[in-house]
Amino acid sequence: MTIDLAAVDKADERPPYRQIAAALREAIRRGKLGPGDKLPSESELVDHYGVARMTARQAIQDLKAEGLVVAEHGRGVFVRSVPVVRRLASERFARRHRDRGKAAFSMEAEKVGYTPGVDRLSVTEAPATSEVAERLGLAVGDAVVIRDRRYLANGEPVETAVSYIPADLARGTAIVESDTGPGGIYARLEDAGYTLGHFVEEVAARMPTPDERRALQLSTGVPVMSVVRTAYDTTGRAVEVCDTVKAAHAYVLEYDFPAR
Amino acid sequence: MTIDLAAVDKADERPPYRQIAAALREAIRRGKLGPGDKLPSESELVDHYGVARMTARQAIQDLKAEGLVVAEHGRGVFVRSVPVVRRLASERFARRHRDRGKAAFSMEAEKVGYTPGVDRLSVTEAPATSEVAERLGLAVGDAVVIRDRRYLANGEPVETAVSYIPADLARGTAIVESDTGPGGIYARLEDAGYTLGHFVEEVAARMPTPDERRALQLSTGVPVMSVVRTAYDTTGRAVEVCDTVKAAHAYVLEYDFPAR
DNA sequence: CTATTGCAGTTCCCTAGACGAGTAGGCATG
DNA sequence: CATGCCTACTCGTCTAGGGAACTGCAATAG
Repeated sequence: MTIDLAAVDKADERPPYRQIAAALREAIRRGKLGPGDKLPSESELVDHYGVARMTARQAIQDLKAEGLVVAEHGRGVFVRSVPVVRRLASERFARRHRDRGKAAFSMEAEKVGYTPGVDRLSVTEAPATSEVAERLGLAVGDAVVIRDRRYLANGEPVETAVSYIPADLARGTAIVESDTGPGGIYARLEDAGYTLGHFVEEVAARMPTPDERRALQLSTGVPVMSVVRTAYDTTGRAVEVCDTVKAAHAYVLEYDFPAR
Repeated sequence: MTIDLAAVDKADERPPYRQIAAALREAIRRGKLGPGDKLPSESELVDHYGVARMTARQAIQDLKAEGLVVAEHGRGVFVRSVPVVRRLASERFARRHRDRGKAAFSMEAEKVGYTPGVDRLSVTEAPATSEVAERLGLAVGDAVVIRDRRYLANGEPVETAVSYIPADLARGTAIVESDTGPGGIYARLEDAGYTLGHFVEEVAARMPTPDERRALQLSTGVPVMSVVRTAYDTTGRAVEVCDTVKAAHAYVLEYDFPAR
């Protein structure tokens, strides 16, 4: 064990497992354990601190719950590396202007070592649920086109996105195709005569459901950001609702808005 | 035990603790266990499923990590009730216009049963750290005024906020006082001749540090939203950085921004 | 040289207890 | 009747292990 860890302090009122967790946390914070580094194994901790296995495990459990480390079965526990995808709200739609968007995007990509991608795309049509209907200004049960997809960064899933578009807007356009063409569905909506006016995003954070944890391959203790975006055309009609769930460790959202 | 829970299924490939967790999760989802209700105690689970106590505990641990339940020492484990505070970005600064702001605010408050408040206010002056200096366009070590405060909702802490203002802007104004007067520091900055131009907010989510968990009285498994807002005047000079940490379960942030 | 097998190391999952400490409620004593 | 004690029940923490599952690597068989 290269990092030096103090012994459990009897005088310390904190329980041993917290002291051990704090020592490891401190080692990470000070950079003695960098991203990707391997923590001491359970038995090393047992030997070093003279505690039971479950006690060492509980310390590691705490760090996992904080999202600071990731356990890999049969390999060890590793400090999480934090690749952050930083996205400015306005930039996220810059791709409508194809060339400019591509340039801005790849520049951003280079900066953070981000290689984008989509897998698991599905396009279906179904009746609107009450949540979607309310946001789109439809009646419950009205037909909507649903585009469900998963985004990857560096080969790892980081976001799921489900778009809902009123079926009468989407039918007969590339919106119902797998490949929506240059500029994506927003460009197709504008082609169809719906000039986009503004977006509303609702941002929340919470722990993932088991389903979400599976879909995003999240380990214990990683929260998700839920971003529900509603797009309105210039007449104020809601033309799309996009419900995204992002792995929190992979995103910093940026919003720029005027005073007053 | 009023809710019916199936026995552990040997054929199920999932480990018992996950099966138990799933059964409880399902009972909550179906409404058999509502907010505030008490879960079966550890020993009840032990008797019912025929597992060891640590196994039952781990199932509950999972639910705690998801933020679905809260354990109270000596009383039991309870389904969490989730009060949500919804804040529109533009509304959050409406208080600059005192009357209009108050009205909008209390209307909002009535809707969600939200009673605001601040405790633990401190105002100090210190050299800028590199993070703050970069955002404010200062040199590291330049003096900044630091306003550190904690916000309450319904008597419970839900947010900590630390504002950093370049000391040369703040000195001699009410910004260095406990009570900044009507309209808060933004109004004082405008009084001093810095007309606000726009804000940039960086939103991220993560699990809290132990310090943050203490400050916000968060139980296990509740993530936080970190919102760092930088305020710029009309000349593009950064006049304030506000670093907030919000209890995730208490907030949905809303942003409205134009297309293009 | 390749492919398989075996093994050591590691984590995961679980058992079967123990003591401590906080809570709630019944009960005896004053 | 009021107070305080006592007990039952709760979760928190800890001990001391064992077996299963997975990984990486080396040795072995083809």
